[in-house]
Amino acid sequence: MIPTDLIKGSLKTIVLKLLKEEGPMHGYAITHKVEELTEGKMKLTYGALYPVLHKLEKDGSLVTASENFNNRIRIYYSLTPKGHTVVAERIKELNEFIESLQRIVDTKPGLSHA
Amino acid sequence: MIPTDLIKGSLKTIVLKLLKEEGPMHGYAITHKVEELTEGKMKLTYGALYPVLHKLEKDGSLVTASENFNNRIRIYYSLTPKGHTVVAERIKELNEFIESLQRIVDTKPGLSHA
DNA sequence: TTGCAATATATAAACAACTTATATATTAAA
DNA sequence: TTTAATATATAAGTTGTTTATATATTGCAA
Repeated sequence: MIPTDLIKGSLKTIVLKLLKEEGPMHGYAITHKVEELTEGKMKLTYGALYPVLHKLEKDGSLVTASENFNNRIRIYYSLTPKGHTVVAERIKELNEFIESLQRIVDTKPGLSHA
Repeated sequence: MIPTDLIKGSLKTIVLKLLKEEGPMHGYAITHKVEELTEGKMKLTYGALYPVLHKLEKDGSLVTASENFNNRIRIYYSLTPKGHTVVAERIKELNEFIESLQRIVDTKPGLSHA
């Protein structure tokens, strides 16, 4: 299992990226999708997820649409045009981040001064 | 430039990994090594770095050795046996994290229900 | 010789973010 | 009937980071 503190900074980007590829999703589905994609290695907590969703809504990256499903309220979040712009930028940053992490992790002793 | 909030969770692992490969380093050198390895994409702030170093020292993963260089004090941090155990575990987690991020970022529309 | 950039470490106040616990409510299965 | 799964949400407490600040030396340029 990936410790939650590693996920911290990437949560926002992960949420935006999923909404981009999957279309409108509700919070519960987002956590399940992440578990599915990562084979259970990454799990989001609701205490972290909902504040992020609300924040993205507030800043205009997401809009919500409530739906009634089996007497349960589902709140679907989807990207706004602004959200599409933001997600493109964020993914670019995340790719740079992944690349940088790999360089650091792949460093082997001696090679740096070879 | 990679925004600092992405780096947050990985800072501790990055520091441990560098010390593992490079041997004893002082804080200033750590920030420069990270910049070098990532071609300036990732920059550590001292306000974040020093608290992490002190914390790792406190929990027994690092020890310090002061040295006088050109009348400037340099505090070299190096891994303890415990630190070596910790870094191995952390790198494993970081690799899982990188892999998971890539799966999420590489997801393309339609493929998930193809 | 004055001032700026680079070297080198460190702390504190303010802010942001996450964890944990908690609350609510429905449906299906055991 | 009670447990698990579905579904969203907030608040208190904790942790961690940013920003600003302090200190001090060396080397270079004006």
